[in-house]
Amino acid sequence: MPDVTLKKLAELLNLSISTVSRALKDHTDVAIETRQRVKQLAAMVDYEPNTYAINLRTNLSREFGVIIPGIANDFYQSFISSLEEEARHNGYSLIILQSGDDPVIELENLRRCKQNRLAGIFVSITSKTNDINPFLRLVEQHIPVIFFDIVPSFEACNKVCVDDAAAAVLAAETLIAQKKKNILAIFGKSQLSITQKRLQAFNETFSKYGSDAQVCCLHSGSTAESFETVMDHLGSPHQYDVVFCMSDEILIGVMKAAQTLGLVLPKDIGILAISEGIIPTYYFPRITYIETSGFKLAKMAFSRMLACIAGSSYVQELKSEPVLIAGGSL
Amino acid sequence: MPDVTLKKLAELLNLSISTVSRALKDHTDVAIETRQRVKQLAAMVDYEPNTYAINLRTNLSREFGVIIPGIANDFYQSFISSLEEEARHNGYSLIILQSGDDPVIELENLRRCKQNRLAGIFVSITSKTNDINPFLRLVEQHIPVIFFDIVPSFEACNKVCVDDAAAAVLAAETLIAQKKKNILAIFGKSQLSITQKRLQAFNETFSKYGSDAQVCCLHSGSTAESFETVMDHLGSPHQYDVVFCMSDEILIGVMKAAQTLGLVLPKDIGILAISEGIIPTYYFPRITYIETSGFKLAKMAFSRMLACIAGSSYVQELKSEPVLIAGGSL
DNA sequence: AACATGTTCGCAAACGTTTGCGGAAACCTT
DNA sequence: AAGGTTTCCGCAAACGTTTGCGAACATGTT
Repeated sequence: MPDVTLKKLAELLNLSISTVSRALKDHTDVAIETRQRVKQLAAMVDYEPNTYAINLRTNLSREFGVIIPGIANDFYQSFISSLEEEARHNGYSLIILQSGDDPVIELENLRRCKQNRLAGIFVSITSKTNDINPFLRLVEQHIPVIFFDIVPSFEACNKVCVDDAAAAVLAAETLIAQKKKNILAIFGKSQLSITQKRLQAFNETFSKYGSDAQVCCLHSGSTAESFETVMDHLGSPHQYDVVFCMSDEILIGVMKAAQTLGLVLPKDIGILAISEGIIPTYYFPRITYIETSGFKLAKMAFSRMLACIAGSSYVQELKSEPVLIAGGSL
Repeated sequence: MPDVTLKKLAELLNLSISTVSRALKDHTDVAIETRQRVKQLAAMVDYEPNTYAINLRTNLSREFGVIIPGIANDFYQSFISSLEEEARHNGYSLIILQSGDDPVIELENLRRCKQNRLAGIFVSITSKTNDINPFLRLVEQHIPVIFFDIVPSFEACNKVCVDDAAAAVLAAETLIAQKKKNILAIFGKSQLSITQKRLQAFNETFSKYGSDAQVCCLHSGSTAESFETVMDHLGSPHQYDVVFCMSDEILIGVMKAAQTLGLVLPKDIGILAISEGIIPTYYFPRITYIETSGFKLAKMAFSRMLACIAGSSYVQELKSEPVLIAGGSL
C-alpha cells in the first residue's frame, strides 16, 4: 500500500479532506467522535503527512544545512555529532555538505542550500573563502546563517567559535608557569583569522607577563608541513624545551617527527597543544592540551540558530571557554 | 528580493507560466529568442526552482538518509565523506541520523526517513537491532535500503560490507610471508560477529599453510584493555616478534604501550593492523595495515543505490576486497 | 415565533511546478 | 483559395496540504 493521503482517508471515512486534516490536529471545529474515528483509521493505515506539500505550503523546512571543508576531522566530528542530537530532539534533520576546502564547491553547496530552502545553515568556511556576500545574501532571504569554528572576520554575522584568544592566553600562561624558556610554537596558515588571533594573544601574553622566554613562531599549513618543520628545527642539536601546537593537525605532524627523532616526552622535549581532545590520548604520555571541544560549541550554535528562527535579528559572537587538560607531556 | 517564482517571471515577461517553465528547460515548443529572453531574466533575478513544488509533483526527492550508530568513528567518517562526494556529484544530498546504538532511536529515525520520503537509505544497524522488518517495509514502499558495515544476517536485502574473513586471511598470509614466528594477536570482544569471523579466518590460514609460528590470540574490548595487554606481554623480556591488531581501537592501545615501553619499530617489535587507514599515519614509522577503508565501501554502496533507484529489484551482498598497505612497521 | 449563538462540517483557494491538449497564427502545398 | 502543416504559446489540471469563510443544522434565549 503506497502513499496514503488525506484524500484517501476522506473517501474511506465519507468526510471532506478539510475535516480529516483538522481532525488529525485536534481542531475543536470537528466533533470529538469524528476526531477519534479519523485518528484511528489514520493510525491503522499508517498515514504520514506529505512533507513536500507542507513545506510547499508553509515555505518552511525542518532541515538544516551544515557546510564544512571536510567531515574527516575530529573537531567537526564532535561538532556534528552533537549538533545532530540537538537537531533531532527538536524535530530537525541535518544535511551534510563538504566543500573540500574549495570555495567553488562551497558556493555550489550554498546554492543547493538555497534551492532546497533549508531552515538554516551552519557553516565553517574554507581557508580560502574571502567573499562572504553570498552568505549574507541568504540571511537577507531569511535563511539564518551561523558561522562556526572557522568564521569570517566580518563583524555583522552570527559566529560561534572557540575563544581563540583565551585558548592561546591559557597556553602561554601554562608555558610561563612551567618556566619554559625556549619555545617552538607552530601555528596554522597565517592568513586565517584563527591563526592571527591565537598568535597575537600568545605573544601578547608573554609580553604582558614580562617573560624572558625565547619564542620562535612558525606557520604550517598541514600535518606534513609541521612534520618537516619539527624535523628541521629539532633534528640537529637544538635549544628548545617545548613545542606548542596550535591545532590537532599540527600536533600529529609534530608527534610523528618526535617519534622519528626518537625523542622521549617530556624528557627530551615538552609538548603542549590546542586540541579537540581525541588525538592527545593516542600518545604516551598523553599530551597536555587546551580543550576546544566541538560538543559545547554545537549546543551554543544550535540554540543561537533557534533564536534566529524565532526572529532574533541581532547578531552575536559567542565563544566557548577553553580548559586545560593536563597530560604527561609537559 | 525574496522568492522569485515562475509566476513572477511570467508577469515580468508578459508570458504564461507554462511558457516560462518550458523555456527554462529548452523545450523546442518555445521560440528560440523567447527562450533567450526568459533565461536571461531568470539569471538576472537569480531564479531557483522551488524544490518542494518539484518534489510534490514528482513524489521524488534528491536526498538520501544515512542512519548510523554514531558519527564519531573513523570508519563512518570516511564512509560518509566518500558517500557525500558521490551523492553531490550526482545531485543528491545526505541526511545524517545517529541512533546512538539504540534500536528505539533507530526506529524513530527510520520513521523520519519515511516521512521525508527520502530517495533511499543507507543504514548501519545497531549492535542490538534484531527486527529488520521495519526496514523491509520501506523497501516495499519503493524506498531502497542499503545496509553497510554492520548488516543483518537476513538474506534478502542489499548489503555492502568489508570482507572480514579475507582481511584476516591477508593479515595471516602477510605474517607468514614475513616469516614471523612469535605472534601476539589481539582481537576484539569475542561475542561480536566481526571478531569471530576474523579470528577464525586468521587461525585457519596458519593451519592451511602448515605454519610453525607460535600465535597467541587475546581479546580486548577497548583501547585501554589492549594497552594493558601489551604492557603485560611485552613489558618484561619476551619472545614476540610482532603484534597483530584487529582494529584501530586496538592499534591505538598497542601503540601507546609501545611508546611507553620505548620500543622502536620495527626493530624491537613489528606491528600489523587491520585499519581504516587514518590512525596508521599518525605514527612513525607508518603502520603496515590491511585496509578496510570506508571510501571504497561507500562507492560500492552508492552505485548499488543508484541501481536500486533505476529499478534493479534483485538484492546483492557486496564485499570490498581488503588491500595490504605497506608502512614501515613490519 | 423570531432571533442570536454554537457546533460541525465542506468549498475553494493557495503554495510552485509540470505537462497534455488545444488554439491561433503563419507558412507551405496544390 | 482551400486545405494542410508547422510554429509558438496559453489553459487548466494535478501533486497534498492548510485555512478563511460560510452553510447547515441544532440549541438556547427572549
